[in-house]
Amino acid sequence: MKPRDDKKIEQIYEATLSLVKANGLAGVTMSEIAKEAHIATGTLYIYFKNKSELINALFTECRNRSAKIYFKNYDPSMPFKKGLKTIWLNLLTYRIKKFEEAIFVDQCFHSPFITQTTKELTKKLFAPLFSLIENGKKQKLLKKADTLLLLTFMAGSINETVKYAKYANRKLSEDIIEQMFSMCWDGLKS
Amino acid sequence: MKPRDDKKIEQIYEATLSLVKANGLAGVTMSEIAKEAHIATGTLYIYFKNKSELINALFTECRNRSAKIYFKNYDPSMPFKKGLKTIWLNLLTYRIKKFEEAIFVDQCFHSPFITQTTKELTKKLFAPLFSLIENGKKQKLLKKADTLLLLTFMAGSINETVKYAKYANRKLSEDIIEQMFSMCWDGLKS
DNA sequence: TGCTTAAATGAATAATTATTCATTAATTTT
DNA sequence: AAAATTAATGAATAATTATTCATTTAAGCA
Repeated sequence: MKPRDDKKIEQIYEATLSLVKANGLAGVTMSEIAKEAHIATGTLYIYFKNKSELINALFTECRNRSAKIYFKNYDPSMPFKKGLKTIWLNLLTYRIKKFEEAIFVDQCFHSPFITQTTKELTKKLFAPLFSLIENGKKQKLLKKADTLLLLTFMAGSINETVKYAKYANRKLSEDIIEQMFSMCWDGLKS
Repeated sequence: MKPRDDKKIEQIYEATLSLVKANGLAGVTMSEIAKEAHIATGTLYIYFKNKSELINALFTECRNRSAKIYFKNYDPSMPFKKGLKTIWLNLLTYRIKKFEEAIFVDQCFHSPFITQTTKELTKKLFAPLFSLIENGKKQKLLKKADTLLLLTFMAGSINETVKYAKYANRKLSEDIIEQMFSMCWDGLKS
């Protein structure tokens, strides 16, 4: 028997991300995905039962990938601020390097494709971020605000800044990244 | 002759916003919009040439509405921090009260419907925000960073926080709003 | 009141897009 | 090397959705 080409799924994912970035989830069709991935339309249906499953699978994949990256180089024994900066940088780097993934995930949250279960399942992945913030509060280094409020403050400024940089086609230099972290830290610290 | 019912356009807009919030731009159809607006499908085409024009018109309308709101109660002679807070509050209030509009506009930026011209045109509306920030920098009250960087920092944290509040179905109390502004101000100030 | 004009309707049609399936190609197994 | 099995193809079909249009309805005007 003929084995499946294990590069195909990745090709399909790449193609979908690229098309969603260009035209949005609203504009993406199965035949376009196939063409972009250099495979036949029918082949898509060997790997995914239908469009909805393809989108859900890619969504889950993106969430898993990002969660993995967020804690790279992080060691809980680090001094708190250094740890926070490590993770903050990981968040930023992810949004820059995997911009297409980030856009795709954002769009999925308001789409008819992603099921509630898929959303719930991927939420858990980000639990370690909570502990980090809780920890900072315990050490009285962060403001005494709701953890999710502190987290969204941090994530929001990163996300929006990366979007701006991408749309305006500007590179975020070392300098700018330092300024961004200062703003974030000054905002969070007690 | 029979005159146009001038409530219809607003009905169509409302219906579209509501459906986009529920299913995303990817999931919205002309017949659904018509049904939600309590009119016949054909009637949509009396008011808008086609789907793309409807989406573009609503996008422009949303952008205009939001720009108008941002400077409510603002007077350039106010002390800087008070002026900033006024506008900051307006931004926040808009995102909360007109959440559907905000989501719609976000989705439009990655959709095949909105033309580049439409995007460019609506950009100008936000020029007054720039002057505000520039002003703060001149008075040495804000960090010496790029104006757009300061702006996206401010907008990003607002946007993400409102999204979180909406999804988690939480109300943003006076207290929390104060905390949010503190975070923003501490992040921006020199 | 009847005539004129344009709005409103929604079923019919056109266009687009998802999905299937008969066929071919590529492996593995015997 | 032939048989068996599954991947891959892409044209054909099914399903969905945008758009049109013949008809009806409602308002203004003579």
